[in-house]
Amino acid sequence: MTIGFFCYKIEKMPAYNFKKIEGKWQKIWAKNKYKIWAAFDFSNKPQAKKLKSYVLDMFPYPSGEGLHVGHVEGYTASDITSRFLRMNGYNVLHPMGWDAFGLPAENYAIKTKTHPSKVVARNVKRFKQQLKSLGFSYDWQREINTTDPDYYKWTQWIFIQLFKKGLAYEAELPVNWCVSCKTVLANEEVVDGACDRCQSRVERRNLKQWVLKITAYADRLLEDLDRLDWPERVKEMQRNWIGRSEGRLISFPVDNSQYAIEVFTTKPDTIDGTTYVVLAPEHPAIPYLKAKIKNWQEVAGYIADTENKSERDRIAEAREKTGVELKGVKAVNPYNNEKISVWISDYVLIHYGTGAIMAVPRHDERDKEFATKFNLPIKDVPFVPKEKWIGEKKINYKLRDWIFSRQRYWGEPIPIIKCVKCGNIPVPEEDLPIELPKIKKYEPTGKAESPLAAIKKWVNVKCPQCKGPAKRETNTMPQWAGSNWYHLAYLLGSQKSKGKSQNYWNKKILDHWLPVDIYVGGVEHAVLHLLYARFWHKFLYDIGVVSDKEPFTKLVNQGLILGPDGQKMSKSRGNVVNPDDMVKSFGADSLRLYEMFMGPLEDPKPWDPRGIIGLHRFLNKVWNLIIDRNQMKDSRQSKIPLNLDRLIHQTIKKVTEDIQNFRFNTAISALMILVNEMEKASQLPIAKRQLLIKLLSPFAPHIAQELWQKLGGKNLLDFEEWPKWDEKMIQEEEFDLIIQVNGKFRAALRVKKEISESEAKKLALNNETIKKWLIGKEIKKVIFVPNRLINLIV
RNA sequence: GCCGAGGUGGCGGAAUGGCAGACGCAGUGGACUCAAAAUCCACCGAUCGCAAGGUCAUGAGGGUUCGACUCCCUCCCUCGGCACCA
Repeated sequence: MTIGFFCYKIEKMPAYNFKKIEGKWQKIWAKNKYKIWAAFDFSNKPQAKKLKSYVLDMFPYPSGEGLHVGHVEGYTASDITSRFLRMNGYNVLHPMGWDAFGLPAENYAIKTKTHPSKVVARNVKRFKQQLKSLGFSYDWQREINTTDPDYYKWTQWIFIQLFKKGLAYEAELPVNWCVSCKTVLANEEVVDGACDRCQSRVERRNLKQWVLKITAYADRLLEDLDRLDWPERVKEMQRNWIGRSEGRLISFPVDNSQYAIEVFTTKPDTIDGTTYVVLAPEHPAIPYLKAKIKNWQEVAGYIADTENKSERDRIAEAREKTGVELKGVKAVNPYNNEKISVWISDYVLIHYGTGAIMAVPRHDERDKEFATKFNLPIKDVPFVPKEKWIGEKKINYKLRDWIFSRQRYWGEPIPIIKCVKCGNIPVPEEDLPIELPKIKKYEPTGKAESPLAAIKKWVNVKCPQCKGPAKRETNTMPQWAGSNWYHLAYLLGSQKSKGKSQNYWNKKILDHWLPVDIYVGGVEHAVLHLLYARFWHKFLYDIGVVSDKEPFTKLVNQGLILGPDGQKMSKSRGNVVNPDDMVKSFGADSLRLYEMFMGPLEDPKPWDPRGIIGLHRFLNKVWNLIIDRNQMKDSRQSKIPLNLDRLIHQTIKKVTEDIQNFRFNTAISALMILVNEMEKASQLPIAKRQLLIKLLSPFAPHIAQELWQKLGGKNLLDFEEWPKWDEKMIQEEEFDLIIQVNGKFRAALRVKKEISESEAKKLALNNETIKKWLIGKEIKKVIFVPNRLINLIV
């Protein structure tokens, strides 16, 4: 019974078959390895001589969960931009790849006893299929994968250059150790004293580590932020993270001793108010002064307590000040020769400044708190004038060097050979890449080495220098290593990456494409990836690989898509929206359109389960409007459409400018208005239908392409020209003159443009509504804004 | 505490000195249908009024202006970041 019924339904109002259409065009686009979206490198082909635009997405970590609606948001925005630029005659580079080293794949491998490379391959396949199902116009010929030995060969090569310049060094340091991941973490990976990835406890351990000297670039990383077209909050986060402050180093001699305690202060003018000195418990002066300290037991106890506290514990204890006086030790204030007491306290941090402070309770809240608790003097003395300031000028940074070793399996091996005689020797370039050996046990050892240490055959090598017995470094690089330079890899990947570096780093190609013109991604990378990548890029600039000081000219952050409950999407909350389900129910075009229509791109916004229906309806409307006008007319004849030609030109302008400014929500709304007006028109010439299709095509490429073909279009829309508007056509001959009395809207009149003040006034005074408002009143003043309003003040 | 972004209908949001609420969702009434779905038409901030129309309304209070969601000051709240950084 239902079948015949169903057929009738279809015949009467054919809904557009998105499943069939999307599959059809995805197949056509895939021809010749997605040749239609290939970017042209430097060549004699005319395509390569066009203006270039490098539109980059933050490449995904191919997790087991598959693509998230948040990915779809950013990737749709960059896809619209890329398609728009192609239609505007640009040679567009829009690539995609996989950031595939790291813990999730390894943890999964441990659990299921599958090699991480297999897990990665499977996830990549799924991600790729999902991205293709959304119609993103990537240049798939340039696909990269950070776990590919041909790729990480060059990650290792860059590390060796850093080592050769003294910017990669080994040091024993107190480091953040995640007890669950069993590895060292970078400072940037520790959030609120816990592991950013697994929220487990982070301990402090002293371990020998590879460290990258990012601090050598602190000033340049800070200064060059000013030239970037990035969201202000991201720049501000980087500025805070770098944390530059100018001050002075001042020495406080220890009374009756050769030793002096050096402090860093940003307020040298307060030195006269210094009433005591505080050292961090880890300060190197303490063992040196041990003989003088009368209460050593107490001091040693406090130091031990501090050592046992994790970062999180120290934060959890809030600001309750603790500390111990070093009895028997006095420091001399070099400004006024006063003898003052010396304390240790964990409110002074060993890794900032000199690990010691001059305490000025009169001008510093923390010092005041401490002084109040321990009954120390709070002197009230005048500021020292600038000409009397003492100490050496010094600039300090919060930024610390980047701890670069991880004690885990699934990462790039650090290409260093440790020789007892020669020390750390870099692997010779011709031996790169140092491939990760396949092993059976990936479990972290819990020690300062990775599981690779157990593979004797791999570890034991000859020293490249003295040919004596030596061992490989067994630590691997952190997740961020591969993503530090992937924006270059897309340019070079088509070159054969085997072979010598001078053949790989093709300057002509790098110079042609760099810098990245538009970079789209989440704000969560503000101080991790985006800082690290800038650091490496600047280093590559210094050694002559690239010609630009900054990698990413413009950065756009897409806002977080929240669950329908307004909360962050998470499996445990059960509020996750799966893009695959949306594609299945409404099609890729509807999903793309909805995510762009939800609100401003950069804003966080909740998912409305009904919202996507509206956009699906809109596409159906477009379909029916263009395919079959006759079925749409009848009941609407009475409506008088606006001047369609004018609206078309206005819409071209609006959509063009909105795409350029990443305001996709209002662009789509303008398209809806146009479609609503076109529906009212009694006829719609092919040319106008084609124009609508073109404007829609970057947003909803599948339906646009199908309709284009149905109207006889032979080309792919990618090779069509973006419509231009005519400024003259936009101008209206008439406008609504607003008539106000005392600044309040009272009436509006349709009048000719360029109407004069006196004419306008006459019209206003003759208006019946206005007359009522003027009864018994005298006009004191008239304000006339040409082509807009007239305001009568009574 | 400091820094940044915000606060507009039932909801997402538009408007950046000139008719507040575009566009969409939800809702109400109607057409079509045996019926439902789909589609189409009309309405859709609050309030007074039979109506014409009026009044109020963009977190709160003040100010500038002929005119303020928009600019300035004070305060409140929300979100994000940083946080014992000397």
